[in-house]
Parts: sequence; C-alpha cells; structure tokens
Amino acid sequence: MDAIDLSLVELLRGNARLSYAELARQVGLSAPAVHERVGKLEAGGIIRAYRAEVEPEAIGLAVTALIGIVEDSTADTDDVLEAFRQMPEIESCYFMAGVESFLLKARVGTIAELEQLIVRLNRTPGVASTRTGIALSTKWENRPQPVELPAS
Amino acid sequence: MDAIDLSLVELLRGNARLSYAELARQVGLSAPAVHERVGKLEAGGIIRAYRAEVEPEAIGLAVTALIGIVEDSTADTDDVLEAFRQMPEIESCYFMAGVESFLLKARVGTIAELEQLIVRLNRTPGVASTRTGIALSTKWENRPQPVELPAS
DNA sequence: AGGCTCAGGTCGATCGCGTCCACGGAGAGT
DNA sequence: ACTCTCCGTGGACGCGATCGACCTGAGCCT
Repeated sequence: MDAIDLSLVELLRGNARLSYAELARQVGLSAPAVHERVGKLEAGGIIRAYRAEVEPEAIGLAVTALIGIVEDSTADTDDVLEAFRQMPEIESCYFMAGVESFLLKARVGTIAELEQLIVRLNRTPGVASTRTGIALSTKWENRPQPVELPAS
Repeated sequence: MDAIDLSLVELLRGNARLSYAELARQVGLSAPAVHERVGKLEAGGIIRAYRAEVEPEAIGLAVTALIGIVEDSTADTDDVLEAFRQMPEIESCYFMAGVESFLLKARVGTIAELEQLIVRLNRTPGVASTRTGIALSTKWENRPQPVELPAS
C-alpha cells in the first residue's frame, strides 16, 4: 500500500469505470503493472466492490429512513444482526456506542412499506425498541473524501 | 425507463465494471444498443456515478460517526448546508424530519480529528447543537437491494 | 392505404484496451 | 559477487468499445 496504490484507489473512488490504460497514464506506470496492482487491491479486500450510484427515486425507492435499535437484555447480537441481514431494505448497518446498539439506513418505496419494516424490526427477537427518523431529502451520500498522501 | 433499463441499472449496481459486451449478453441486446441506453441513463441522472467501494481503514479513515444537527432560530438552512459541504469529512448529509434538521455521516482518521470536526460544527453559524454517535463497526454499507420488476 | 419521420435496434469495421508472457533491473540475504 | 525475489516493461493477440450505415415498426398526416 504505497503512494501509487493510494492514487489508484483514489481514482477508482472517483470513477470506477476508468480503463486500466487511463489509470496507467494517470499514475505513470504501464497498463499491466496497474492491472496487477488493482488485482492485488481487490484480492486484499482494500477494494471491496465497484458500484453504480443510482438515483433511488428512479428505481422506486423514494423513502429513506434512519433507524436506531435498542437491544433488550436477552438479545444475542449476532442473531439480531443476522435477522437484519435478511431484510433487503436495510442498506447500511452500523454497530454503535451508546444506548442504541445499531443504526440502520433503510430505503423503501412508500411510507406504508416503512411502517411494515418497523413492525418487523420491533418483532425481531432481541429488539427492545426502535427510533425512526425520516430523511426528507438526501443532500449527498458517500461523497469520496480526498485522502492525503503521507508526506514523503 | 423500461424493464431492460432496470436490469442494466441492477447489473451495474452489483458490478460497475461490467463491460458493455457482458451487459449486452445479460439483457439480450447488442453492445451498441446497451452503450446507448447506459449513456442515456447517465445523461438523465439516473446513474450518478461509478464508485469503487474501499475499506475505509485502508485509507486512514478508521473512525465513523453519525452526527445529528439542531439548527437555531436564526439559521438559514442553505447557508448551513453550504458550510457542511465545505467539510470533506462529511460523506453523507440527510435533511431530516424532526428536531434534528440534519443527520451527517462523517469519517475521520482519529478521535482527535472527530473532536475537531465537532467543534467546527458547533461553531458553524445556524447550528444550535450537535449529537454524535460513534460507529464501533460498520457491518455493511450501501448494500444494493434487488428492485422488483413491475409485474407485466 | 400509402408514405414520412423518428426512435431504437442490428451489423460490420476499425481502433484501442485487456491480458498473457517473456524478459530485465534493483535490492536483500548469504 | 551470486542469486532470489519482486516489480516493473514491452510485445503480441484477441476481445471490447464505438462509429457509421442500414433496417424495422409505430405513429401520424394526407
């Protein structure tokens, strides 16, 4: 993980569809060298996936909610997690410090679907209570932040 | 935005680096046809970007925090937003229903940097108070959910 | 009905890219 | 100094991206 790897990661965070040839030009290596480096970054789990970022409304996901979860005293955290994993509406899941063990970001098509999701969450064994906030609009999301190169 | 467009979006959400030729095979069109459709999806803002998803720790962003913002009575929401936009640590910004007008997701390298960020947020004109939750771990993030095709 | 126009597809050709392989140089260990 | 290893380069070749020409069906006007 040197400065060149960092540049590659940075470039791909900005545009995942850059060709290897283009990456090579940007970092000053040959295309095969870049290919191998990127392959290692993928294999090493540094690069997890390449995803198209889509306007959620366009695919029928108009409602975004953020949901805090309080576990009850009987809860097995792994089981709760597994239950959340089965719910495709939950796009992100953070394990938090504080009273609320989890914070979930969910996207659904309608408020009615959100209601159903919350009911299911409250019924999940180990869940004591939920607290839901509705996002009226998403100003931005997953903006990549520039990483500073460690000063040489 | 027909069923084929939806399939393309779905495929690219799963893997943004699929070639047009591969996409074409999957949806049963020719490569140029797919090329044109994807171009229109990009131009129409349906596909916003292609991003590599990177393990944050690998690029020196070990601390994830979720921060609720309460505006004061003098606040101009647009100005507050603009101030947030200038802070690169803020990866996502949702405008929320409820007492807290915004919910921010921020990533920084260290707890010390988080402290500095919170100080800056509290100093921002229009911000009355902040409430910060720290994510101990990210179980998953931005998992693409399968979209159901509208029944034909 | 006939024909115009347009949207959106296929086909074919060209050029650049991805990817495999053989080769070479720098640095570390013996 | 020799050699091993790592990491790069350059060449070759097949596939993909992309452009232009052409085809087809739907909708509409006359």
